[in-house]
Amino acid sequence: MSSAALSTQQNDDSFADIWEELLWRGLVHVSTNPDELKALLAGDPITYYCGFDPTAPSLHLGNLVQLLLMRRLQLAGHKPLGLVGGSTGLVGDPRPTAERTLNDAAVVAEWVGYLEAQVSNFLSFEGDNAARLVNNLDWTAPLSAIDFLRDIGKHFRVGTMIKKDAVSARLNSDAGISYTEFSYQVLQGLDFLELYRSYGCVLQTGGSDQWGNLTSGTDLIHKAEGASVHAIGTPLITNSDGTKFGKSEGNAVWLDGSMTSPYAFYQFWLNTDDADVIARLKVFTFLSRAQIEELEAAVATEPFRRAAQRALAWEVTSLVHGADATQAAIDAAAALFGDGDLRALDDRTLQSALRELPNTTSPASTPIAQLLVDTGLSPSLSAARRSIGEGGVYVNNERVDDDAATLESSILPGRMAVLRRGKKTLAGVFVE
RNA sequence: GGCAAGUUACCCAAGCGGCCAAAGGGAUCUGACUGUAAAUCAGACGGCUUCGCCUUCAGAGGUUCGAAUCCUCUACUUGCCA
Repeated sequence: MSSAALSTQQNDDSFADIWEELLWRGLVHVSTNPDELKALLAGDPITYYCGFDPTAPSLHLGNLVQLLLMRRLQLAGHKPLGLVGGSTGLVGDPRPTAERTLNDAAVVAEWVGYLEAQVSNFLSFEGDNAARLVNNLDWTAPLSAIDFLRDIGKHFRVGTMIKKDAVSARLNSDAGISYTEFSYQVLQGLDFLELYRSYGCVLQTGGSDQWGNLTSGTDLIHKAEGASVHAIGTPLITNSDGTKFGKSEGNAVWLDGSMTSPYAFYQFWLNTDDADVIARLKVFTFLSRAQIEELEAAVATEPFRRAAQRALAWEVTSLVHGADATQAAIDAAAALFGDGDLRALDDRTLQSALRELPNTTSPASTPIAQLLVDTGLSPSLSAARRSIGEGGVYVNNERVDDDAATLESSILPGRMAVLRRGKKTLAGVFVE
């Protein structure tokens, strides 16, 4: 995201205060005392933090919710601390189903760097309430096991620890839980304490699934410092049809453009359900209440125009990838989803459209089934043949009915071809 | 440390010597219908040089003409007892 984008963002001043806006956007699922929080956020600037664990080389859409919440709080005048979990990432927070596989320390360290860069993109590092990045490895690495157990561990009651949802879910499952993951909440609690001491940090935000870890910190600070600090848990974003939000073709939607292309990212948002699109606009964009209500009316009266989906896709994609990349993704889709005659497109338009898609360069004699695999449209040759058999594969908008077919007869001018599986999964082939 | 139960494909879960690439459900994918939506209906859903062949049922050995199914050991999980 460009700094130009940062400078145009603002909270909606039609709300009495930031707390009211957060409630309207549906960003508060649980929190410590709401009245106190409302007053705190309406008062003098406070310092708050949110942590991101390096469990992958990139953040994903779930993290984006947190990043935007951080940004909204910053726009309200408060000071953000973006924490990347160099140490917590080495331990892994307990997932409800099963134990995590530990990642190599060197890999985690590398991911820390990537995540720091991403977090930086969404916060302003200028002005009175400039953001700051911190890494919990800085204070946990020097800590000895004995000091940890004596100074920190003594504040934690095992009875409380095993009641946390994340832990009890695991204890009640047949997967059990290792001491490593069981300890995670202590580490996260320690982070909050450390940031409270170093920066006067009095608020932590995070997903509601992290609630146990958030309160671990507020409790620890209460015991160790006698101070009352706060936490906000955002709701888990769910799709109205019950499927998991944030998955495209079964894969996570990443913020890193090399892992999820801007084109795919835009398409993900464009395909949002009518039933979900308004809620997404509230959470993922800086559009005002008035603008969103207008789009809500448009969904009700002329849903086929998908004005809300287009606005959503534009806003979020340009937020993450910038306006130029977003426009390129839109142009590509316009060319490829257009009324059909790809031959009517000029070479340059088609070529730049294909570059937005997963693509490959192959000889004209390559079987189409193989091209489906090469472009990632199908996971295996068997699956590719199956798709062809199901009548779900098209080359240049014409259905392929022979699973041994090659491109030979259907190459577009400019030595290109558009490969499609199903209604909207596209890839490009450059013929060598 | 002892005893017991368990480890099946993306997830849950059947199977108890051949008819098992392995029931059923969910997720997913494709087609029809649409608005690149939802719902609904139909089909698919280990891999491949696809009327057949190959590799799977925690891992390694073994018994057998033949094993996901029986035996031994290992690892991991859960429960009970110490």
